[in-house]
Amino acid sequence: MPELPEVEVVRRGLQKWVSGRTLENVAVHDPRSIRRHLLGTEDFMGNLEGAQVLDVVRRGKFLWMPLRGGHGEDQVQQDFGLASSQPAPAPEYALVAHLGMSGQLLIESAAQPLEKHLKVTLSLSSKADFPEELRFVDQRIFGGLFVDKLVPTSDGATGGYGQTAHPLIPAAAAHIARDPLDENFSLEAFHQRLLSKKTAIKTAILDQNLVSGIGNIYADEALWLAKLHYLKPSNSLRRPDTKRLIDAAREVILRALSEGGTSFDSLYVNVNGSSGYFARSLQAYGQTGKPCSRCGQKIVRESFMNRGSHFCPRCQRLPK
DNA sequence: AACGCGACCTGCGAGC
DNA sequence: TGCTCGCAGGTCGCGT
Repeated sequence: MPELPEVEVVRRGLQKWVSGRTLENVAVHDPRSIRRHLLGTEDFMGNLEGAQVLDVVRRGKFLWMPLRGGHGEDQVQQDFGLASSQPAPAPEYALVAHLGMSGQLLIESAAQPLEKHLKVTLSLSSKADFPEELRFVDQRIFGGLFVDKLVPTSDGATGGYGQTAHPLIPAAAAHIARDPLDENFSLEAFHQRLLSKKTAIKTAILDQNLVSGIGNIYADEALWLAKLHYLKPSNSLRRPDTKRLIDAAREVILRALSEGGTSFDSLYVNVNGSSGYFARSLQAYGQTGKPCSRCGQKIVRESFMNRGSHFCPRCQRLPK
């Protein structure tokens, strides 16, 4: 999937195009894309139709749109046992999106031809010069959309990256840690968590419960930049190692963000459909056999956790 | 309790 | 040409 930079690029695009607009019609073309909405297609549509999108928020790789109005609010009031005569509560539910490996959220005119892997179409209230459809396209169907309750975050408001701070988070994303660039990310707490684990450092930085937003690409890139072997035990890192690693993750994420998100091929496009190009700056991921730009040694690929790990065998030594 | 692995999907390129 | 295999950026739930 899109990792943090790609998702953030999508978030910014969506925010511009959908904030304040109302979801008027929902069409689910493939129910597998809303399988995380346990109450089914009818309930999904009923929750969304007539609801207004208030904002677009991200935590790690999860995106959500807090909603107001629509049938979902009735549902939430019932769930909380509120009398219907009480004033409408603050938004307590949201449309949640996860892009999985291949998901895209596209803003398009209804006249545009249907994408091959179009899964959900959301029609938006009309607005001059704004396309009227939000389409969820997903080849591999690891991603999806669902409506979820918003709950208080365990560690304060979520925000950052110019986002408006939100005190609530979808229940399904409540376990996701802050990302390395979140102003409330705690390096010390992360370090202590590493020490309490007995696993490879790469497994740890891919664990969204410890630090969010990092996927296989940026894990390899951050480890390369920090000169750490992916198999180094997480509980063997000393504070300077942890700091170097998180600083490296920040650097690769920021660089990718400034370049509009990484994209290898047409699967990864931003909300307007244009590709990023950070792939050109990769130093380790996918660079098998090419010389390390620091030392000239050939980058090696090894299989780890059923996926590839790319590293420089000279710069990233594994002490025994 | 924590960890590691398979499952969930489609499509593409390499090799035979 | 067409088959199989391995591979692709993620997450979750199950088994140990």
